[in-house]
Amino acid sequence: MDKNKKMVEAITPMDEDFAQWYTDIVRKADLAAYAPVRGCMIVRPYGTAIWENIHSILDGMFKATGHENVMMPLFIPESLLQKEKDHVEGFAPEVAWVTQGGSETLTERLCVRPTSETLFCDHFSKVLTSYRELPMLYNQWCSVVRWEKTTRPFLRTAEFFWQEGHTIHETAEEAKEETRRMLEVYTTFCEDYLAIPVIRGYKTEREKFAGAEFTQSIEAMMHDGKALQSGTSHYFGDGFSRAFNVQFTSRNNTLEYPHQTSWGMSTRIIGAIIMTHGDDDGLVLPPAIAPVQAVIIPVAQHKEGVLERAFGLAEELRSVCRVKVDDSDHQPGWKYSQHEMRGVPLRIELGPRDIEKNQCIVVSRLGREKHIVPLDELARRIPELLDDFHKELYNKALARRESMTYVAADYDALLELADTKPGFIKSMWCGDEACELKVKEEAGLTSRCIPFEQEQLGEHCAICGGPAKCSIIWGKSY
RNA sequence: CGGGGUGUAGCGCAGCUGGUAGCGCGCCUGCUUUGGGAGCAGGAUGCCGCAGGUUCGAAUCCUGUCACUCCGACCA
Repeated sequence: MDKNKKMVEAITPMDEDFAQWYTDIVRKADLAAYAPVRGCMIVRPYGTAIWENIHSILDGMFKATGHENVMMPLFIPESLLQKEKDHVEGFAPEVAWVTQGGSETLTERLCVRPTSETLFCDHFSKVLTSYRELPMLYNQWCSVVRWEKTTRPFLRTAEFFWQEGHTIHETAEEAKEETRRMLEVYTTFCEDYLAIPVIRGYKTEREKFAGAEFTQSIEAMMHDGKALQSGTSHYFGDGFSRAFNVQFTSRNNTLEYPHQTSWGMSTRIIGAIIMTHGDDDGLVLPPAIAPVQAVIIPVAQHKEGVLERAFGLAEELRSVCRVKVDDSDHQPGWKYSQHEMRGVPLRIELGPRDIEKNQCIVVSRLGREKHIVPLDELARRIPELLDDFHKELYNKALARRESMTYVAADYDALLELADTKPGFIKSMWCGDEACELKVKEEAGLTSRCIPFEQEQLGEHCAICGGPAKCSIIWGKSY
């Protein structure tokens, strides 16, 4: 914009190179740094503060739905991992192994958990005896390791942080309800806290979790039209229970296998926040998880009384928002840019002229217009402004998703859209995996989900022309 | 795992027809500044990704290796 901006390295514009734009933000907003270990990331204080907010909101929602936190070990003995066939096959290619302890070679190698189903099952088999103990509703916050070949901060790393919920239930019905309940928790979290609209649905057989009977997911659309699976909830039936011999005595005094679920959301969601709300000036954070919701920028802070008034104001606002005074030794303009880069929703400018008039200037990260607000109204206005901010973010993201979602009536249309329009493509589908594979190979798209909210888009499968079974959403994914 | 690109100061880069390292920003000190990325003066910072080789001498040439990155295949 102005010539001074050239003097500082700018963020690569989104339209020019989306991947570069993304990594620029991760680095320039101080979210993460590269670790000395291949594919691993260091989550820096600002990124960690965002994750802590996510953690605390989600954890509250889990507890409100009756779940308890536990802490399982980092290692899984190979024999335990082997017990469920589909599960091993799904994860074997990307597990890290420990073969040595101290100077001694282990008699059985240990896998660094890629997910903890097997550990939970083994534990359930030891503690479960009666239907009276059901359901067991557990969750853990931890990191897991998947030896990925290519990685990107937050989106895909060899080690990532997440929560994994694992529950067992007396009946299949109850377990299925739990699967759906937790998907709803994720949906509420994404939409009401992160301002990210999501589509709920079932994964196809091809795309479901290794070992699951079915997988439900929420899918969000990023700025570039690609999909990001933002949370998953799996129903296992009694497959794992049988493999791990988890049993309980039922109401009828018979020995039964419980029905099981698992569900997870990871630090990848931070990538979703960046790619859903960010712009060419940097990060834009939804207020609910922003470490700083309003930053006070003192103007002419060297002058008598300015800083004192700024800190006093921060104290007054502490009960209505997360607020911080930036009294660093920079000029105001530098601070404006800096906090825009870091996605702080509201900026409050306070200078000698404002103090004289008992007012301040409030600027939103979204609009940038300067609004004069009397100081005694500020505590009332800020929650309203943050609320509006959230709504505006959500509406923008939803409008973008809708404008980038297309319907393909037949295969030619699907190929044409896949080739020319980034985004989601809706079509009818016969349910045959052959058609799904064909779309993948020829159009370069994978099925994102079979949405819960089914649409009647025609009578025939858009790929083979056979009788349609359901509507499905195709797209490129992260 | 295939195809491309890049590793030189905290960041972005130059130097690569071999002679022992430079620029901009940032950082430190001082003064002046402060309502959209301040100015002047002074200062610090490098195993030139790593390991071999060629050479009197390697950031530069050769070989290998590691990491990062982009595009595909796989996954949260």
